[in-house]
Amino acid sequence: MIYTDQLKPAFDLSTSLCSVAAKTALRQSQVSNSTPATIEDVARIAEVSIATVSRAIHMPEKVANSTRLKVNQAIAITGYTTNAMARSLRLGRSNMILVVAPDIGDPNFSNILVGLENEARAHGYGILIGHTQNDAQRGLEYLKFFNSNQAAGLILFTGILPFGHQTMTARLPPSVGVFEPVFNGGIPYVGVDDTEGARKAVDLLLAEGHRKIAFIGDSRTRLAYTRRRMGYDAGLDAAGIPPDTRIVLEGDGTIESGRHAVEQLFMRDTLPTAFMCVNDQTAIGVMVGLGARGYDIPRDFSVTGFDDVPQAVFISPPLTTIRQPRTAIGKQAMALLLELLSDGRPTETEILLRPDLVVRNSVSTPSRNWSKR
Amino acid sequence: MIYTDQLKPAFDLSTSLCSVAAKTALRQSQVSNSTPATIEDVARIAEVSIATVSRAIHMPEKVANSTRLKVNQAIAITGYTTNAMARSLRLGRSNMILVVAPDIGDPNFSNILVGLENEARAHGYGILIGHTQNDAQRGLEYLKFFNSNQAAGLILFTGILPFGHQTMTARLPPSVGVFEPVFNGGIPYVGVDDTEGARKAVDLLLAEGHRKIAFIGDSRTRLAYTRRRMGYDAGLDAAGIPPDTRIVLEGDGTIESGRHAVEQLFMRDTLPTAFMCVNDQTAIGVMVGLGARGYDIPRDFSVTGFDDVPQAVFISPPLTTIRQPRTAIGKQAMALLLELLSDGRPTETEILLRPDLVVRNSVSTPSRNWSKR
DNA sequence: GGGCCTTATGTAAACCTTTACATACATCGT
DNA sequence: ACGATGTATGTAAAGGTTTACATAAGGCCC
Repeated sequence: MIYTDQLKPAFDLSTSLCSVAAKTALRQSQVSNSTPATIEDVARIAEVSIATVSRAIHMPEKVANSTRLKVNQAIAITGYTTNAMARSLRLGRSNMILVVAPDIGDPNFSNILVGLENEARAHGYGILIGHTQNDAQRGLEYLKFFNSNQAAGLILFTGILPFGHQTMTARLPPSVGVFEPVFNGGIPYVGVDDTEGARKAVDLLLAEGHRKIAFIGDSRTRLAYTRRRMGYDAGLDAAGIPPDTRIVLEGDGTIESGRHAVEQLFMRDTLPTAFMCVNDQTAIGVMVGLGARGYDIPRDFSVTGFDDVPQAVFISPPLTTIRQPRTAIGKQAMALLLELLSDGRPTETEILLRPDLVVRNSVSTPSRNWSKR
Repeated sequence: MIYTDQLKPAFDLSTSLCSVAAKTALRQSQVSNSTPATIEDVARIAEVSIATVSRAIHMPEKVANSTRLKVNQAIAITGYTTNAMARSLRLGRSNMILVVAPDIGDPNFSNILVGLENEARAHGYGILIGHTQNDAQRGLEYLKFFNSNQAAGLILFTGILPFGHQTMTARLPPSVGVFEPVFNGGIPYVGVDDTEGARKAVDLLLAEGHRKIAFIGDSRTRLAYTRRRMGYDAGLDAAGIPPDTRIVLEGDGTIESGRHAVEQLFMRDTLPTAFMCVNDQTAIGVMVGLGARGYDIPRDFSVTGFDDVPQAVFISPPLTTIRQPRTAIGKQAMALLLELLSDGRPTETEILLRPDLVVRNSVSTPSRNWSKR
C-alpha cells in the first residue's frame, strides 16, 4: 500500500540505461516541471507504456527485471508519486481511515491517536479525524466520507453509531470500536478487560485490609461500567464479604458526582474505609469531597480510580488507579481494522487488553478510627 | 465547498414534478441501489444532463429555477453526494487539510485540534493528521499528500519544516504555523503574544510585592522563549528593578530542568522570593524542587508558569499561569489557512492572540523571612 | 421578419489511474 | 517444424467529476 518510496532526488544520468530519446524526454519534462509528474511522464522516460509502469509499481513480479529497473530510474528522475485521488477513484477505495470521537479535546484521546496513526502509516494508510460532540447530525456528515471513498474504514470512539441507526445499517463501512462495543452490534472492538482491572483494584484494597469498600459507579449504561462493577462484586465475593448495597452508589462519571457520592455516604450511617471509583474523574471528586471535610488521604480513607488519566499523577495524593494501555489499544484497533479491510471478515469480535494496576499514593491500610466500626 | 446537504430521505413522489419517465428511471435506480448514486443517476431522474446537475449544485444562479427544483428533488431521492475523489481529481485540489505535529500525544495538542476541526468543517474541509516525532524522514512522507492533492493545505505545529528545507521550498503547499513561526520564513503563523503574557505574570508578582524574581528560561532557541524573557525584562525595567543575572537561569523546559534550577539557586548566595517560569513544566519542576526542600508554596515562595497545561489545575497548589487560548488559536490558524487557499496571498504574516492570566494558588506576598534579605 | 444579444442547456474532453483483454514473442515437447 | 503454453508488454475502457465550447431558444430592435 505504500506507493513509492523512491524520493532520492540525485540521479546520475551518465550511468543510466536510458537511451538518448529518454534523455530528451527528461529534458522536456524538466522544463514543464511546475506540475507533479504523472505516470505518463514516467512511461515516456522509461520508454514503456503506462500499464507497465503501473505494474512495475504494484505487481513488480509481473515485469521483466530490466524493465523494472528502467521504470524505477524514471521514477527516481521524475520524483513521481502515485496520485492517490486517481487511484482511489479507479479502485473505488481509499487509503484513509476516519477516526470519529465524541470529543477530540479529551486528553485520553491523544494517546490512542498515537497508536492509531503509527499503525496506520506503517501500512500506508493515513488518518482523518472528526468529532461529533454527541450530535447525531454532525455524525451524519461524516458519512459522506464513505459514499465517495474518501475513507475506507472507520474507527469509532463512541459506544453508539454517530449516525442514526436505520439510515445506514445496510452499507456500513468496515468499522472497529475503541474502548467499548458499538451499540448496534456486529462491530468488533478493542478495549481493556474492565472486569479484570476492577478486580485488581478491589484486590489491592482487600490486601491492604479494607473490608468496607464503597463502589462509586456510573449509571449510564455502558458495558465498561457494568464490567467494572462485576469485578468489584467478584472481588468481594472471593474474599467472602457479603455485598452491602448501602455503600454502592451510582453517579455519572464526573468529578461532581464523586463529590456528591461522598456527601451521600456521610449522611448515611455506614461509612466505608475505601472508595473504589468507576473512573478517575469520580475518584478525583471523591478526594475533593473528602478533603473538603478535612480528611486526609490515604490516612483516613483509601481511594482508587480507573483509566489513569494524565492528571492522576499530579493530583495530591497521586492516585492509585488502573491504567488503560492507550497506545496499545490504538495500535490493536487499527491493526484489526486493516485486517478487516483486507480479509473482509472480522477474525475477532472483541479484543481485550490487560490493564495494569498502577500504585501511587491514595491507598493505605484502613485507619484505626474507621476500622473500629 | 459544502457539496450537498440534501440528505432528507423522505420524498413524496405524488407531489413531484417528475414525469413518468423519471419515475421509471427512479425505479431502475432503486433496484441497483447497492452502489452510491452518481451524478448520472441524478441527471437521469431529473431529466437533464450531468452538466446541468453539476451547475445546479455549484453555480445555482446559472440554472433556471424550475430545473434547479427538479435537480434538487432528484438529489433528495437518490441521496446523492458528490464523489470527492472524482472532484479532487478533476479540480486538482482537495478538501482536506493536513495537520502535522511533532507529537500528537501531547495534551496541548487536542485542544488546538478542536478549534482546527470545527473551523475546517464549517467550510467543508476535513482534517488529516500526522506526527513526525521530530524525524525528518517521517515528515518527508507526508509530502506525498500534496503531490497527489490528497491535501490542499498544511498546518504546522513544529517550528521547523518537517521535511528537508531544500527539497521542497519551491513547491510548498499553502501553510500556516501554530504557536511559533516556521523557521524557513514566508509562512504566516498564529500564536499568542508571549511578551504580553510574560509581562502579565511578572506584573502580578511585582504587584504582590516581590522584588527578587527569578526567571527560569529555556535555552533552546525558540522565539516564544525569547519573547517571554523579553516580557520579564520589560516588567522589571518598568518597575525600576535592575536586572540581576544571578537569578536568571536557562533550562530546557522540562520538569527536571525546573528542579535543577532550584538546586542551582540554593547553592548561590541570592535566593529569589518568586520563580517566574518559561512554561508550566518548568514551574512544576520548581515546585517539586522546593517541596523536596520542605518549603511551602505559596507561603515561602511564589511560582508562575506559562501555557496552562491541563495538569496545572491539579497540581498542589494549583498553578497560577498564563493561559494559551488553544481552541481559539486553532480556529484562527485554520481560518487563516482557508483564506490563503482562496486568496492565494497571506493577509497577515503573524496573528498574536491575547493570553490571559489565570490566578490560582501558587502566588502570594513574599514571606517575611525572605523579604528581610 | 431578420439579425443580434442573452440565457439555459447539452456535448465531450480532461483529470490520472488500474486492469481486462489483445498481441507479440520465446520456449518447449513432439 | 509446428502447435501449445507461458511470459512480457501494449491498448483502451472505465471510474465520477467539472467546464470550455457549442447549440438552441427566446426576446428585442430596427
